[in-house]
Amino acid sequence: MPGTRKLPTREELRIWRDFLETGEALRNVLAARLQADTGLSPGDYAVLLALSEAEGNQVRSSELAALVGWERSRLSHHLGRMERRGLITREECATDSRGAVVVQAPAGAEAFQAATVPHLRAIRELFVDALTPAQITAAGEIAAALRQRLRD
Amino acid sequence: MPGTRKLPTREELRIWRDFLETGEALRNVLAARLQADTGLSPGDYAVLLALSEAEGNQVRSSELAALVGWERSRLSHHLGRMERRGLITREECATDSRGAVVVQAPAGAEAFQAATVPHLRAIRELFVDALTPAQITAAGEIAAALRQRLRD
DNA sequence: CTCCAGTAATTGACGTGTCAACTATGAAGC
DNA sequence: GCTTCATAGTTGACACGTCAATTACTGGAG
Repeated sequence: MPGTRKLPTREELRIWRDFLETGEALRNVLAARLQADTGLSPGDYAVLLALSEAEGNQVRSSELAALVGWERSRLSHHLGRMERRGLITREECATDSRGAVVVQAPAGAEAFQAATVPHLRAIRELFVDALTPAQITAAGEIAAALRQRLRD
Repeated sequence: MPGTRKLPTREELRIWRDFLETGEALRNVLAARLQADTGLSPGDYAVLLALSEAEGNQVRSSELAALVGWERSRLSHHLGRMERRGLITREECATDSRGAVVVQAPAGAEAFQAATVPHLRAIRELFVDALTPAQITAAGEIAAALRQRLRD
């Protein structure tokens, strides 16, 4: 028949928008709390987390980009901002003169230490504790299904 | 006991990150398709959608901000960019000299028309069709639960 | 050794988003 | 009328992100 449905129904669209907007609101609240508690942005947190887990709290720039899942350009811009604020430093790489090694500065380590517990608590409060165990499982399965579809 | 868990488990944290990153990836793909198909950003689409649904395809600026759920400042910046590209125009308001009326320009109407079906198809393909009906329902309930928790 | 394709990282231009400050008008109370 | 406060909207400064171009070095083919 003409007009065979390839488009979402009104209800499906409502759920999509709800899903989208709720995710955005949640990210915004978590970001605001992190900022208020420690002055870090989610990007700062991701970088400092990766550095904290690394040997000697330092990583080659490209590797860091892979760890946080960013393009190198994005990382470079972000590191510039973090360096200005004294959260990290960039040093030359001994084994490859093109390369840069990103090092956690003392202020960065300190800020990360201060951030981690409140941030995890906030995730627990606003995500984990907001859902039933079944919903948490379902959220994981939904994410997996969506990610699977994106790989096409 | 000391250390009674207030923090998410490893598994809960994994699901949270998956949920977060998958949402981001999905938004990025939808935005890229919209851009490729019609040159519109998601913001452009939201504005043009609201205008399309309005009487005479025009809305007072503040009302538009409420419709799309943005701060007025954000809307103002975005309208400036859209105006430069000929998607909308801004005109004086007859009943309030402070006010501005945002009007859909011909190019805006055309771009929105061209965008809507492909965009809805993409939502169906990447969201609706990627999930089972039960998962769609669950996604709606998860969004509702998270939103409820945010209202505190 | 020399050339050159590939890699590491940065840069500049620009779109996007927030916050705080500002302009200008409306509206209420006196 | 006039002061005062609220409202409409814009602006500037800056954080964040993408893309394309650029710089500088590496490493292999000849």
